[in-house]
Formats: sequence, structure tokens, C-alpha cells
Amino acid sequence: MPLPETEAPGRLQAELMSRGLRMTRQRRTILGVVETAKQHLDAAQILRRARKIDPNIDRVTVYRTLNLLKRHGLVDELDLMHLEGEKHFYERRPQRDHIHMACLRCGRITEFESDLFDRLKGQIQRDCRFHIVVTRLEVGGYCAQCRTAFPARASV
Amino acid sequence: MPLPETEAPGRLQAELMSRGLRMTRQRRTILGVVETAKQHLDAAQILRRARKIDPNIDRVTVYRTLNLLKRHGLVDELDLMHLEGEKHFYERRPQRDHIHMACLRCGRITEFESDLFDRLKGQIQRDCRFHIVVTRLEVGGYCAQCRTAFPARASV
DNA sequence: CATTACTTGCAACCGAGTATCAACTGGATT
DNA sequence: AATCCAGTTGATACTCGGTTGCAAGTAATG
Repeated sequence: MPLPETEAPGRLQAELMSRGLRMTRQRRTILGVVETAKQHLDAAQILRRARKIDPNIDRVTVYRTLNLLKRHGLVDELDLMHLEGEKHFYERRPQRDHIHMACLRCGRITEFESDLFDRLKGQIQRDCRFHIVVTRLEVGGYCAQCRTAFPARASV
Repeated sequence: MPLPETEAPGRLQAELMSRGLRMTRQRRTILGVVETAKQHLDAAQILRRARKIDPNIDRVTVYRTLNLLKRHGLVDELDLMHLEGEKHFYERRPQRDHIHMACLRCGRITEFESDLFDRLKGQIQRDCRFHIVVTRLEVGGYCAQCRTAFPARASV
């Protein structure tokens, strides 16, 4: 199996261990799943993938591990505009925050980095004297493909 | 009872009726609650307030009416960083989008309008050819008061 | 005021996430 | 390598926000 092109596997594991956290078989499995995911996964999907590796893993353990990662700022939790129910999605926190755009028609999620976004965060910290820990910018609307395919829809 | 200073009451009602929607006693009550709210309310709070006016209103009707308002773009749904569970909060959609900042210590919600935010949305529409319908920018961190009161906390 | 499509209230349901607690185990200590 | 124990796990039951199905009720139209 080819390694993910973005980063060496085991970074999340290394990060947690460097913080003195116990590395169990289950955690290693779940971290591996999160680390190698190519799309945004919800807790149920993470559980399913983890069980392919370790069939006895419980969903409670998945939730607990995700909370652990959240508390340590190693994953970001996304709503993706609640396009399909109330579930949450997870992704490894990137170096640079990005925006998630969710198409209300086709459901496609697009990511976008922007200098303006970085500057906006700077402005918030400065003008509001607010120390930012985490941000979540989600946009709902119609993507380029759906706008051309269904032009009427784009103006709704 | 003094009228809310921000806007004439009944605007939501008028908006819905102009779209040909049936105006029931229950809807009028719920719209009134949403319209005159000074803070962000969740569905349960809206139900409680609506029941003070019409004690037989059912929570299902509240959820249905909120969905109606959402579909018509008349209210925005907020997570407020899930500081206290998974509930959603609602506010009348303002003319100009704003940012919600949630303090992870004291729970205070602060709103912030920004020219940079408006420009960022313009950039998204232009560069991504994405037609924006709704945006949600939420920021978690530590507010000015908590930073001065608990300086150690601000660097966590 | 008769009609009818839309809306409501009730009850049952659903699914994501959490609490509890006995059994288990990573990893530090010897 | 055997011991120890605080931290972790899995099973179960639970909470809670929100939805569905359906019979009864009602707003708006003529």
C-alpha cells in the first residue's frame, strides 16, 4: 500500500506519545485511520475502518480517542453545514487553516486557503483582544459545476 | 411592553406571508419569540418561551418552523463551537454576516463584523466560482477578560 | 360557509454521543 | 522478566436533539 503523499505516517502517534500519553493498540489503530484518510470521515466511518484492522474496537473508544485528539488540537471537528444529519467530521489539523465549502446540491466539499482568511484571524486577535485557539469557517452554496449544470438553482 | 429597538416586529411574519406561506397561530408565536430574542436561543429555549404565550405548542412545531425559516434564509443556525452539547442556536439573519467568537473559559459569545470577512466572501465567490448562500465563521479561544484574569490559560 | 391542502400534536422512533463500571493493560519500577 | 497501578477498554444503558407517521384540526380560497 502506498504511503500517503502528504506526511509520514505515525506523526499523530508521535505527537501524542511526546505528550506522555499511553499508546494502546486501539489508539494506534484509530490514529492510523485518521492519519491516512483521504476524505473527511465521521465517527461511524472511522469505527468501520478501525474494525477492519482490529475487529473488537468499540465505538466508545473511537469517540474517546477523537475527544483526546480534539483536546490536544491535533484534529479539527467539522460540521460541513450539516448536509447529511448532525454527524461531525474529522481531519488532521493542518499547518494553515482552510475554509470548507459545501455544495448544497451535489454535496461536494471543497477546501480553500486564503491570505485574507489569515489576515482576518489576525484582525480578530488584535481588534478583539481574543486569543484564537480554533476556527471554523464553513460556507454553503452552489459549486461551479452545479451552477453551470443547473443555472436556475444558482440564484435560489 | 417596549418594542425591540432594532426593527419593527412582524418582519419575519410579513416575510413569510409575502412568500405565500400559511400563517398559523403557532407560527406567529414562534416567529415572535425568535424576532424579539436578545440572545441566541436554542430550540428548547424557543419552545419554553413560545409555551408561555401558547401552552399547547409542541416541540415538533418549533423544529418544523425553525426548518422553514432556515430554508427561507430568514434565520441562521449556529453551533457556537458546541460549548454546551450539540444543540443549535438561532438568530434572525442580519443584513451583514458576522463572526461568532466563543470563549472556551467563560462561554461568552461575542459578535464581530469585519470588512475583511466581506472581502473574503467576495474572493471565494470569484476565485472558486462558488455561489455563496450561507456562511458560518465561528472562533473558539479566550476572550480579553479571561486572558487578563487567567493569563496562563491564554497560552494553552 | 364549504372545500381542501397544509399544518398541528401526539407518540413512537432515530442516531450521535456520554456515563458507569468491572476487567484489562501499557509502561515504569524493580 | 515479574510486579504494580493509573489509565484505558468494552459492554450496557442511557441522554438528548431532532425526525417520522398519521389522524385530527385549521387557514386561506372561492
